[in-house]
Amino acid sequence: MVTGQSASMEDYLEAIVILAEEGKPVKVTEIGKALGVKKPSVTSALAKLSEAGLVEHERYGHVELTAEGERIAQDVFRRHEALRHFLAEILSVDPEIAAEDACKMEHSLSHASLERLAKFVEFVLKCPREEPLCLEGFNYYFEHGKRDEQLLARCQREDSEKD
Amino acid sequence: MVTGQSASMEDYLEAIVILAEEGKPVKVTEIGKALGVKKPSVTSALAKLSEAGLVEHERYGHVELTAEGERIAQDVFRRHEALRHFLAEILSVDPEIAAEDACKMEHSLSHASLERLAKFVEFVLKCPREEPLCLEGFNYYFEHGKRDEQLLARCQREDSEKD
DNA sequence: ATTATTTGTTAGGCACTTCTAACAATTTAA
DNA sequence: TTAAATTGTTAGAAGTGCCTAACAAATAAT
Repeated sequence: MVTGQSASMEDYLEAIVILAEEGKPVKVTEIGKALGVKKPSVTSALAKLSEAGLVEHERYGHVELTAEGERIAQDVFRRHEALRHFLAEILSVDPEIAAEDACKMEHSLSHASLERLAKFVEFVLKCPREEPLCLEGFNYYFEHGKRDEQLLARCQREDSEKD
Repeated sequence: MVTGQSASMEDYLEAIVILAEEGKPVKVTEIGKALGVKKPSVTSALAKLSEAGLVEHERYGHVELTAEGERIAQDVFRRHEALRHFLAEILSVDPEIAAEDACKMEHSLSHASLERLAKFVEFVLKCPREEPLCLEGFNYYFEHGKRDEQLLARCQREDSEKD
């Protein structure tokens, strides 16, 4: 994994940071619920993360990320969001499926790819048109299996105007 | 995993289909080399895949995909290629890194996302310009952190021309 | 054809992550 | 404040997938 942690441990860190940000109590039961695992799994994961210096956790006590744990958690979350946005907003994948896919793929995205992807999403969505040109064309292409002739014509007209 | 097989088993199936397509002998040692695992790992994986009806493999003998195994292997390979092309050709991620990332993410891409992604790559790369407009703009954006003003002006001019 | 090399298998072990069952601590309510 | 409910932990087992070491089969070379 990119962060030096296993996919599983990255998931725990991410769940913790999300709960914290949502203002929900960061407790064993909540973490388990968030990840769909039972309590003993959480306890043992916390022991491991604690061992690795990524969370503070004393028996029956509070769960808190260390600075390093926070760093990794945010990193994972950033991957997750970049992928989710790309899938949901650019590819128009169903939001739930996009979130699920992102959740699994987030562990394997290298730093280099993440940077590029994040910028790409930003770029496409910040397009000054109401519906970005690229996406407009893509959606037509996906629906009809071919390009929008009118849009193509516009492109070509523009190209021929070039200097 | 999307195919009902674990990520690891998907990797074995993919390696087998790639070796076969490259005309290389599909042998335990080769599979191991392709995946960076030792021979006993391959033997036990083959036993499992054989059990699942995805490969034909008799002791000391040939390795061959069944129809179902082939189907899954091709499916995995398609995910791999879609991701790799997207990363390498659209995001301009270094080809080696793109291949590595694709190799890990390929196991988590849902059917819906794959279809969309494949079409997207096709769409962007089939753009009629030498360098597709979107990518041209994106590369500028990545380099300079802002949009290419000239290109933007062209877009806006075009928009105001609209009907 | 017999030996040497390569290739494949078996056996056994380890790390990881999850689970269930049983128990302990804490918190809430009567 | 004591009983009940909730929350967390420990112990122990199971599945997966990898490894090394030792051995067996197949192939190549003398």
